[in-house]
Amino acid sequence: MPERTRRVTAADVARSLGVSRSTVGYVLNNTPGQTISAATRERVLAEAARLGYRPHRSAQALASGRSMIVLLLLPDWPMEYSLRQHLDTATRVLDEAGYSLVTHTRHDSGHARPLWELLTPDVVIAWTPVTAAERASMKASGITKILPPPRQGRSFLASPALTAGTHLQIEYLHDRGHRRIGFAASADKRFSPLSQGRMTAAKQAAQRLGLDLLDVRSVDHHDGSAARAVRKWQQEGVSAVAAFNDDLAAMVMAAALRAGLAVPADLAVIGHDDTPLASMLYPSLSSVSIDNVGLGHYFADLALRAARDEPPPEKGPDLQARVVPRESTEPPSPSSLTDRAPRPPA
Amino acid sequence: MPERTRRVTAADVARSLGVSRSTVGYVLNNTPGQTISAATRERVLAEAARLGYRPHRSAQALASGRSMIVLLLLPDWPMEYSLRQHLDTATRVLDEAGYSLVTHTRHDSGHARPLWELLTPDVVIAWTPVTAAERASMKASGITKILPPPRQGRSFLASPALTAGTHLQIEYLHDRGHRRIGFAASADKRFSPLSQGRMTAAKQAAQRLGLDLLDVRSVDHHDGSAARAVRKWQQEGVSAVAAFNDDLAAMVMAAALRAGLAVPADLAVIGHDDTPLASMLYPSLSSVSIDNVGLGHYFADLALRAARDEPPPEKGPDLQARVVPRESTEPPSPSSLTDRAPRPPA
DNA sequence: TGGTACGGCTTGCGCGTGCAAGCCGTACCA
DNA sequence: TGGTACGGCTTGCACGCGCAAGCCGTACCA
Repeated sequence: MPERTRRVTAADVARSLGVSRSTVGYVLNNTPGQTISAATRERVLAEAARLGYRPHRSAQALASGRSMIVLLLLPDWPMEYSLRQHLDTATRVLDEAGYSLVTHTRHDSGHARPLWELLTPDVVIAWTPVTAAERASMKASGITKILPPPRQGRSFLASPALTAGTHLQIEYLHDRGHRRIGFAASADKRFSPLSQGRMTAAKQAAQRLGLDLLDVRSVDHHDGSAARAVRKWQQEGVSAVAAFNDDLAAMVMAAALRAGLAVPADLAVIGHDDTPLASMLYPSLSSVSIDNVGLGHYFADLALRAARDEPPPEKGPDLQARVVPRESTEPPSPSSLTDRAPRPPA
Repeated sequence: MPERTRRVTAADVARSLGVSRSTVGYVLNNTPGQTISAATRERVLAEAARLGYRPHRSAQALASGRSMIVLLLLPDWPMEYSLRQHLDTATRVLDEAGYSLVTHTRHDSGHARPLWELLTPDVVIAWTPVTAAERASMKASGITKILPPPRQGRSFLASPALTAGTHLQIEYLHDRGHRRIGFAASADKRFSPLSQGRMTAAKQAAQRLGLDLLDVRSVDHHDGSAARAVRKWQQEGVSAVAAFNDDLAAMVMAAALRAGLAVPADLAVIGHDDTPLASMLYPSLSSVSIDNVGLGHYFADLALRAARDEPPPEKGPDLQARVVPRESTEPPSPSSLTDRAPRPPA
């Protein structure tokens, strides 16, 4: 193996300039309380740039005790679209504050070496609840800032911001004249915390509007659950279905079409998250667009406050959600081709 | 701020046992060439476990010069499903070898501090081509193992393994009697390397089978490109369309249905990647399932060889791909309801 | 002119670990 | 009985950096 080119260290910069290594450090870190002449500062910065100096993060982390890493533990679910949207924002915000966001998807098999041991992040944010064992492991690795805190709210999934959209779904369907509304929950266990939360929100919304009891059915794409759910809904006079997310909405819609129902004439369907999928379907899928940018800012803020030992924000994020109406809930307009949609046999 | 509980170090274990710190290190690392008595070994292991000792990775990385981290740079595209499938495998394989796989999605805005500076990974694997500037930045951070190598193949996206499925698409459609076949390429710039590769593969496959020239059209879901493409295909007598991926296939199918065509009777459609979406649609979408486990093993192998300074494997991965036929290409069977699909107005 | 304040730097320690080198006692051999 | 080999450990340095403490010269004031 060829002698790999040693990386440039602060000592190299110092030596090349004839100053001490500390001076270099003070300049590059802009250390408060240290006075460095403008001339020296200039020379150090120029020489560091010229040599291509990059601080060694492991050494920094070791010496300072802070890694400037925020570790985000993601659930093992395919909520990719919405997640990525707000992760982009959160990454950017944290980056501007000098922190790096590293995401990690936990898979059931379980890491031999959990990533938090490896990275020694300053803050861990967990989307899904952290088990006691995991929490202990983090503590042993010196991680004290773990969000959400143990007691106060089991997970972010219970956050009102993530269920606000569900209220909108129900209200929207109600506004459009639907009185018997079904809800398609997820049969996927990985979704259950969030799915449960949204289902509860849907029930509350229905109650508030004086609607008939929501007919909740679990839908999965492995078995015929969507077909069964549609049949049930049809029997019970349900005219519109709100789904946990766009994927489930797509399954419901496909099952309805396959059963010979017209969408939205016989069954209106609305999804959640406004993923790209929604506009790819025929009929195109109405959905609820959530404020991913706001959510990203919220998470970044949460992490930064924790990192700086500041108290967490009093209240959850104040997010805007809105209904994006499309063909799956709108009645056919003259210019639309919805009237050519499949019809049940007489 | 309360005095945060100091983490347990190897020195703590050594002190508690009355042995030297090196002994602890030798035992825990199983250092070859060092002989430690079974009794001492036992005591060290027991005490380390009792105290909950976790090695400080930053210190290890600093001292050893190896971080045991493999950084995977992902493209900024929504190829989530297939990616996640093989990332799970790659993560597991690397983990068993003692390496941790950290994934990072590059976004255009560009990190202020690139993650490779932060993590000092031993190996960087880039799905998308690495720019010269990025390569320089990595070198400056002491990263010498960057995959793929600069010259030899611009990126993995050109790998035959990633285009094999496209050949299957065309062959399958040919087998089903289609002679004029269209190809739906991605208009999304982020996809272009892969999309180009698959398009080329489709052309080759068509040529090999003696088919009429493939009619390639770019499809996007922001404009009416799918509708236009379908109209063109219809005019040119195209009876089947192979798509770059399942998303594009869904858009094509939706546009066809919206135009009053029957799928597959008037236009057959086949996607690529066999994402969950395929089975959510109506008609359900035929697709090509690729060997994500094999791909994961391949990438893990690639990374491990690089980490160990071994030569890269001679040839690319040998992956199995297969067509998953569904309603969008299969003629309606008696038991199916496809005959109720929308028809063009006389 | 002597003392003080302070700007501008240097010296030096510590972070927790890997690893080379050395040290000591015992067993073995000549 | 003296020398050697070696198992089983310890000592000590290095990794690159942050940061506390100290040092030196100049400017300022009494």
